[in-house]
Amino acid sequence: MSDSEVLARELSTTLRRIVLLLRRAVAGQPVTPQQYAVLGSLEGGPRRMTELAEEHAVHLPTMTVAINRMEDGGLVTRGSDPADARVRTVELTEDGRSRLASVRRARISYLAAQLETLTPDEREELATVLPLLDKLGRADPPR
Amino acid sequence: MSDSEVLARELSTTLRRIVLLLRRAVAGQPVTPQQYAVLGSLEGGPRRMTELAEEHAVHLPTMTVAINRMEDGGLVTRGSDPADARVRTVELTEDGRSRLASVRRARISYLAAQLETLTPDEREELATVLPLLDKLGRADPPR
DNA sequence: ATTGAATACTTAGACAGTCTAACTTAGACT
DNA sequence: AGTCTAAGTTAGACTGTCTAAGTATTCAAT
Repeated sequence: MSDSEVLARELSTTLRRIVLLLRRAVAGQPVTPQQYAVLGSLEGGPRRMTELAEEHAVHLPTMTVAINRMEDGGLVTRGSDPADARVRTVELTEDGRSRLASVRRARISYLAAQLETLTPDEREELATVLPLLDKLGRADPPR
Repeated sequence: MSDSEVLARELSTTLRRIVLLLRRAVAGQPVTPQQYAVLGSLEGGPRRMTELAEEHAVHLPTMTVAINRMEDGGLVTRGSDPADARVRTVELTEDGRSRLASVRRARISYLAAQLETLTPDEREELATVLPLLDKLGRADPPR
């Protein structure tokens, strides 16, 4: 068994725990976890439906209904691409942006409280390794 | 701003990316992500409904219907606590155990492929810091 | 020993998230 | 023009989630 596999096994366990932790962090917030995730994708500017669906690993119709609901709720607006009449773009509204900010604040403060259970040294060590996790998440999906 | 908050901010971003990565890892598998998560909680033996609900940060009725469906699907069975007739326990069936194993294999092999994009040194570094993330996830929820 | 409150769980009803299948419209390519 | 492909949407089915309400059991305090 390769060292990647051994590590993957441990990583899988750890990530499971982290996912449960995050669920707690956003439980009871005024947007669902899925909405929070999509809003985050829109922070940098308008995105196409297809891009959003791929990024979140859902099929296009799923994203369509998700965006429909957020549009109804005033969190996003749809636009068009002047260069290609088939594509729809999605953009944050002011409401969407502030909603995103407030949920993010809650999430960050939850994580910060959680981080207080580590020692300063441990936090330091964690900080140095975050870019690695980032790289891992950013890598092109294999296969 | 405390160092925990600064770190929490970066951690939040990184974890967002990791969550999207994991969504890809289990997309198209024969159990839903939620079912996979619950099956994982049962690996060590029977658990009570209330425990499961708390661990997954959902309300009890949510867990009830989730378990109902998995029971219908033959993945788990319900039992009783001889010491307290109110509590129901939930246990993996053989089918449930093998289903869990197969999804886990898929997830781990996806992560392993992803880890191949790092250098051996980076993997080593990641390995040393995993226990920290584990501790973070295991800490008692603040507040 | 009885009763009243709390605990563990389930059911029901509403709505969000997800999928597949089918449709519409627009661009691309002879 | 005519066909193929790409981008989105709609519809229908099922899962995931919540709140509200109900049942059964245990516990506590007279």
